Amino acid sequence: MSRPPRARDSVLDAFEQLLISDGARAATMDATARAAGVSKGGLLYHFASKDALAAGVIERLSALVTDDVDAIRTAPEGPVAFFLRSSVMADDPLDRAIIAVSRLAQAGSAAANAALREMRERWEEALRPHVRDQAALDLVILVSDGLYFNNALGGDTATAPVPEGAALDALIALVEGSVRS
Amino acid sequence: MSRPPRARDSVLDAFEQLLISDGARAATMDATARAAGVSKGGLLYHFASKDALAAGVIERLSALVTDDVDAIRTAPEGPVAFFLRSSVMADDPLDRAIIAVSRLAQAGSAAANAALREMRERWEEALRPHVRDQAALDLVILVSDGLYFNNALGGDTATAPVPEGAALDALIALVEGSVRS
DNA sequence: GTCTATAAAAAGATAGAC
DNA sequence: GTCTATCTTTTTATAGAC
Repeated sequence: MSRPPRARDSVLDAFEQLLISDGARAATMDATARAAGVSKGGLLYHFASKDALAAGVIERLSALVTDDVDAIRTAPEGPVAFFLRSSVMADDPLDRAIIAVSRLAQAGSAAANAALREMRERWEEALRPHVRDQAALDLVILVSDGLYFNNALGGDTATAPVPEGAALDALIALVEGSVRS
Repeated sequence: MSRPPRARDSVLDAFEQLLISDGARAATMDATARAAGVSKGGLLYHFASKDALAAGVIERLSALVTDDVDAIRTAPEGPVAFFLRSSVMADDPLDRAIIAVSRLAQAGSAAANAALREMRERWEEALRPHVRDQAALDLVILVSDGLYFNNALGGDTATAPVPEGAALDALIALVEGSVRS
């Protein structure tokens, strides 16, 4: 809990980056060690197995979700607008963690799957007081999921099909008009 | 083009099923051959490499999307309602193909990624005449993506976070009220 | 068209030196 | 705390019999 070594964090960063840009298949322990600038043995000192490496990014996600839920509850522009806007990849630590853990989940990790479900539940709790009914809550969460989904695919491909700028503002206004309690 | 051998199709079915239920990591050529009830050599006669196997499911997806777009355009309940309703996994061939190709995309396949983007574009073309504006189109597509995303995760996990039955009807009504042109 | 046998590479993991 | 060397298992792919 105290102060994780610098090398440990850089290994975790490298693993996360590989998951994001090349997928779970390419995020091998060998590739992670190379990307982090350590040897395989050095990596294995910090993370004794591939599961431990996955647990590392999942744990990091959990902590970031805690901060995010606080930010949602106290957002000046309102929880719904803030939530949707922050669902568009800003390349911040939370977005990166979500996409990385999504890759693990789709590669078959039960722990990653559970973490994503828990994140979803915590979002629902934070948003529920601010929407009209369950259908409105479903709508907001599904639009957010859609935004993440499209960011999670793509990787580094050319045209991003996700609305940005004025288009995103229009989408948020449309959703807010439909869900406000 | 004429009449693909029966064994070829059963190999493709097995590969798709493995992708859906266990992820790209588990969908090895060995496991696929076993699940299809053929030997590794038998599989390799039909699909000379793992890329060829992936190309097979991608090609099948393309054909199914063509049918789906026709169904969307001519749906009696209206294109938007039909589109959203069919976004909830019904375990039909199209849903299965989408989820399988999504797994490949998230595992790093560029071809799978391109196929999903093309599918999206064809959906947008079919829906655009039936919604108010671009924000409305974005909303419909993102809700659909959200529904697929949640089905694509999960696999066989306990609680499905996707609205069903009356909750789905309420969601569709809410979206239709917001997007109708 | 389908099989067995096997090669070649890559992955996860261990042991022990420094 | 980090390295090199090595082992085991898994995965992809080839060769050739039937």
